[in-house]
Order: sequence, then structure tokens, then C-alpha cells
Amino acid sequence: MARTVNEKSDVLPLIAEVFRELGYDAASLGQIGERTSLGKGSLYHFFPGGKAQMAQEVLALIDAWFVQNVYEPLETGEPRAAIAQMWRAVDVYFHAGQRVCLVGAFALDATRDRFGEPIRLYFKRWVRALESALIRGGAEPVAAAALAEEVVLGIQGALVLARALNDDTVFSRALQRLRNAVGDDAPKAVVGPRPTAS
Amino acid sequence: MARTVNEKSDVLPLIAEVFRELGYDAASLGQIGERTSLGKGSLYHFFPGGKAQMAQEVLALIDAWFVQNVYEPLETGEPRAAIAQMWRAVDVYFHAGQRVCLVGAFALDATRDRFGEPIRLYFKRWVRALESALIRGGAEPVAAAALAEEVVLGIQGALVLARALNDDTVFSRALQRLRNAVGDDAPKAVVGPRPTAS
DNA sequence: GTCTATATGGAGATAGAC
DNA sequence: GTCTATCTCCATATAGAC
Repeated sequence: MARTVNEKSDVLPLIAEVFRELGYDAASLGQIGERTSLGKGSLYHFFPGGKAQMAQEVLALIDAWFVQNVYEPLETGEPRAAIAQMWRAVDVYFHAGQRVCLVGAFALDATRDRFGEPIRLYFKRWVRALESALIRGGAEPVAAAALAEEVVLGIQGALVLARALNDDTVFSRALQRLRNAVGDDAPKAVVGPRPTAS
Repeated sequence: MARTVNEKSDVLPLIAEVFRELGYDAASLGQIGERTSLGKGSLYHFFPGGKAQMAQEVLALIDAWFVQNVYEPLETGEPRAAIAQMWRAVDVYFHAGQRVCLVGAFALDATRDRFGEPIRLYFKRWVRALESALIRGGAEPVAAAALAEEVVLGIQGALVLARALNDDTVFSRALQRLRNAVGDDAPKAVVGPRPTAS
């Protein structure tokens, strides 16, 4: 039996995917072992705190990704470019609607009570970062707050509906509507009739 | 020990609430027994198919409620009145954002694979019913389809965000925005100091 | 219809050899 | 770091008395 030596950074994304597909409770150590090709011994070597620690670190990993690819740009970058970057990042991250938001899924069941803080902060920072970019981009503060909330919640809702209907076109349509609502006047590939940005 | 004789119609809503709060996997028969004050014997008397049957019937119960209070009016009633009724029903049903959508929660984890059809139909009929009412109300078909999708997904997203942030005002704000998007010109309480309910 | 056993499986977790 | 064996507990589900 050829032994493969692993690092935590290699297995964590695999574990994240299991949680994303099954949810926290249905993701058994058996499943996680299969997907990572790791025995329980190795799993507990990396994560002495067991399943709860795995979820904690998965949440932290996701947060780090969003900080780098979404929040930081929105908070400190050029607003228009940062928002354009957000649309790209979101579309890539959620695999154009075929992948669910693990944090949103955790928020909806009993898992929220176990990981309340990271879940809260993930969404709070997203909304505030987008709000900040909108304001710096010239939007009125009150309108910016409402729009930021609408966008984040719209993405989550689109993921729910896309998965429920098993139809990822729901996601791309929703993303397009939200882009328009934010006022996306960047040049893009035209597909069908499109409201001209006046 | 005073025996209380129950009917299925009495216990089903209690079971629904347990599923709503915990999700399918975390809702154990132990919990369900506590909340319904029923032993496993009684539970299996009502639901020989066990937990899966309970979830099936809960889903059917929810669907029936929405058919009566939302879908039917939208499909066959006077459009403006039916849409106004939908806003009321949604606000009441989700307890102004304090209650999660069980069907949406089921859609996000492995539970979807067990109950794919009822989940799919719940959302599909909602979107189509609203679309129908919008068209009969004078909206352009293409716009109506997009708007219907936007509303249903917006409600789901609002529930996710409200629960994640533990802030139900997210839900009321989202509902108000969606009403405006649909073009709610019914007389409504003016923004500002809300008429206190108590 | 209700209850109290009880059966059985799989879950999370640990120990210790290699 | 990896594995296998094992522990304990609680899950779903059943049986049968009342």
C-alpha cells in the first residue's frame, strides 16, 4: 500500500466540499474519510477537535477566500473595479449556481447555533463591504445600504432556488438582474436584448 | 399517567416546527417525541414509515397551506388582491422573518435528494402562480417571469440573511423592497413610526 | 393509541502499532 | 502521518403489553 503524505491545506478543501454537498449533520466522518482518502487516525491527527474543528477551519478558509477576493477589494479598492471583481468571484465561486453557499446552508438549520459568530460575520462583512464600495462610488448612503443588502440576499436566494429547481440558469439570471440594479455599465458580451445603460 | 389521545392533524404541525428549527438530519425522534409529548410507539403508530414519512407529510401539509393561501389566489383570483394577499400570507407564515422556510432549508443540503419532487414543485408552482397573476394584472410576459422569480428568490434570500445575522428587520426591509418592485400601489402605513401592534 | 423495553446499526471519537 | 481495532453512545426502528 503506497502511503501518501498529506497536508492540512490539501485536505481542507475536500472536506469543505463534503460539508457543502451534504450539510454539517449528514457529512459523516466516513464520507469525509472516503473523499479525502484518509482514515480516521489521519483525520484526527489533523483535527484533534473532530468534526466541529473541521467545520470551524472550513469556515475560516471560506472567509479567507472572500476577504481576499471580495471584501478587501470592496473595502479599499477602486469601487467600480471592485464590484466588477465581486461579480466574477461570485460566479466562479458558486460554479455558476451549481454549488451551494455552505455558510448560508449552515445558517438555516441547527448548525447555526454551533457556529453563529463566523456565520454572522461572513454576511455582515460582505454587506458592509459592498455598501462601502457603493458609497465611495457615489451612491447615496441610505440607498447604498439597501442595495448592498439586496444584492447579498439575492445571491443567497438565487442559490436556494437554483438548487431547489435543479436549474442553474436561475442563478445567472438573478446575477444579471442584480448587476443591472447596481448599475453595471461595463462593456460585456451581449446575449439577447439588453437595457442600454443610459 | 393521564393519557391524552392525539390525532395526526394535531401532531403534524409540531413535527413541522422541529424540522424547521433543526433541519431534517438534526431532528431526532427523541426531539420529536419531546415536542409532541409522544412516545416512539405513538409516533410509529401515526407514521409507520418513520422519520421519512413524517417529513413527506410535513412537506404535503406546507404545500397545502400555500396552495390555499398563496397559489390558488394567484392562479385564479383577482391579480392585485391576490398579490396583496401573498404579501400578508408570507409575512404571517414566516413570522416576519423569525421563521425559516423548511422547504428552502431542505433544498440546501442532502435532504433535497430524498424529497426532490415536493421541493421542486413547491417553488415551481409559486413562481408560475405569481407570474400568472402579474401577467393577468397587465405585466409583459417576459418581465413577469423575471419579476416572479426575483420575488420568490428574494424571499428565500431574506430568510437566509435574517437568520444568519439574527436580525429579522432584514426580512421586513426585503419584503418592502419586493413590494415596491412589483408595484404595490395599495395604500399602506407610511414609513416612519410604525403603528404599534400591542 | 399509548407505553416500555429491546434490537441493531452507524455515528463520533480514542488507543496504539507501524 | 497512517492505519486498524475498539469504545461508547445515540440514532432509527421493532415488539408486544396495556
